[in-house]
Amino acid sequence: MLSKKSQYAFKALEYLTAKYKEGPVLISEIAKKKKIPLKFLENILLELKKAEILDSKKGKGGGYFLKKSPEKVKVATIIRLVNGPISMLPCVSLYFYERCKNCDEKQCGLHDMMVEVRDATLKIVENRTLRDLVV
Amino acid sequence: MLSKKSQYAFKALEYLTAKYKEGPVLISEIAKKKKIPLKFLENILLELKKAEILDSKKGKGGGYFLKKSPEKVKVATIIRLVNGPISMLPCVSLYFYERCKNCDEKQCGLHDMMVEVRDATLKIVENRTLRDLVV
DNA sequence: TAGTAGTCCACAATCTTAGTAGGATAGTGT
DNA sequence: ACACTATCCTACTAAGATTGTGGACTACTA
Repeated sequence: MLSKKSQYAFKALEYLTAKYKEGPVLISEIAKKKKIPLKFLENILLELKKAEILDSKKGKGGGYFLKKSPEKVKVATIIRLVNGPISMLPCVSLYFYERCKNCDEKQCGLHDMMVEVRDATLKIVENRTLRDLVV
Repeated sequence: MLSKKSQYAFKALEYLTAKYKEGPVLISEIAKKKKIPLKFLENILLELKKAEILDSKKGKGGGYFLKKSPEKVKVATIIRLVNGPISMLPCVSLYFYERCKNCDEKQCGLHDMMVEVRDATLKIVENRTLRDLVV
């Protein structure tokens, strides 16, 4: 399951996508409209900024905005960034790979199945962008 | 990601599948062969027993064994039992559904995508059984 | 230079995960 | 009946993740 943090991140990004090219949006505005705890949202947006998804402007007239156009930000990227691995097993993850202890990948029945699950999931989340979230 | 507990559960079930119809298997044997902490494994097997996946026999010559044949135990069932929801969002889960707070499911962009992810995943894990884990 | 708004660091409460301890209970063989 | 064996059960703990909060600092704008 996606963490609350991830769900908040998507709600915020959704909001910023809808307001894309309308200039910086206040954290407080996003927090209020999307009902996200203000300080928690601060942390999340800062993280997204450090990952080059968002950019910000300080002072009056400031706020957060998308750094790239919404079509260019994949859902998979956000999940990996905020939530972590998409795969169900470490030994199957493309971005967070870890060798299975006491389990030979070549003869592990779970392994192959989880590769399939991973690919089925990626086929969806790698091909959707923030733009697809706003209908 | 599947928890360690879930991974242990699958390893144990894999072992019991391989030994299906060979009579009860000691917890200690499974723990040793699959390198799972003994007492932790006890809890896991007990849980699987309560869920009617396993059955057990006490005393000398006792141990654990599959209650049903391996072909009849779906991977999805085990994941839900030991790990929890398969879906990425509560509002998309079939077995652990919870309404989304502050988010209308009909107009939530994430919702529809996560329904797709769920279905793609279920298509795999609902159609594989313990038998498929042992190659 | 006053006010606004993001930045950054540290902390805290709560929950989950991963395991451990030890005795109770029930079945087996002699 | 008795000793032995193996599961059953409750409770506990330590560590880590999650979900926040508080407060000072920095940068920008008018």
